[in-house]
Amino acid sequence: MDVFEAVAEPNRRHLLSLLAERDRTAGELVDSLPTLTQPAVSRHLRVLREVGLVEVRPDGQRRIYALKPDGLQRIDDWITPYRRFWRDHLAALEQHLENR
Amino acid sequence: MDVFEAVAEPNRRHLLSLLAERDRTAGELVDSLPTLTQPAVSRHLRVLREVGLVEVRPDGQRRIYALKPDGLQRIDDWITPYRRFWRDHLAALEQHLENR
DNA sequence: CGCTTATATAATCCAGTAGTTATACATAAC
DNA sequence: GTTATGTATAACTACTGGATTATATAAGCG
Repeated sequence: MDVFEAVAEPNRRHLLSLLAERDRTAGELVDSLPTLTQPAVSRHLRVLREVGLVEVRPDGQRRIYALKPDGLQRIDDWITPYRRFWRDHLAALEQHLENR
Repeated sequence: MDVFEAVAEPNRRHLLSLLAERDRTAGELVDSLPTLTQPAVSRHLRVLREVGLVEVRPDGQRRIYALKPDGLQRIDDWITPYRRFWRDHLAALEQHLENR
């Protein structure tokens, strides 16, 4: 699984947003997704780990998950050339509105 | 299917990159993905259409596909808050290197 | 009008993913 | 040491997505 597939899953995006606020233990994350069972969340975390979006450090019997800084950069790099398209489009639209 | 799932598929990202260069007919796109059959490409194009990443205009019996300017903006909007993370990380790294 | 070309849809198959329950494994606590 | 807690893995199931072949639809062309 690559980083694109990883973030395609809504629950995983939710996990990322929680970790963007602050580091959390696996248990806290499980509690934050009440529609899923503990093993389900654990597997999602494993996926996020494997594609480099999060990292774990042990704290006794807990596992503390943290967002990995540059994990999403691959997606950002990919999107960069396309950004030009909607920027140009927006510029053209403004131009159009100005000239009315 | 949402835009995240749409771009999670490598062949669809390939199609988008081709359309970023210039508009193309369905047939040209089919020829550009020799590992896939014509119906397979057609379905990918349908997906890209349905999530608003491309648009089609008929030209006689041909269909001309074009990148839709703002289709990827939803992904860009999503990634924006995270961008802060690797920017901060990079800044901290530079700081560290300076102070050596 | 047939016949070909361009594209989309239908039917079907297979593989992979996300979910579940059950269980293993470690650390903590008594 | 036994029990409880926190987390991960195993085994299994169900669904979905991407592929294929066959077919439909529609526009060019002789």
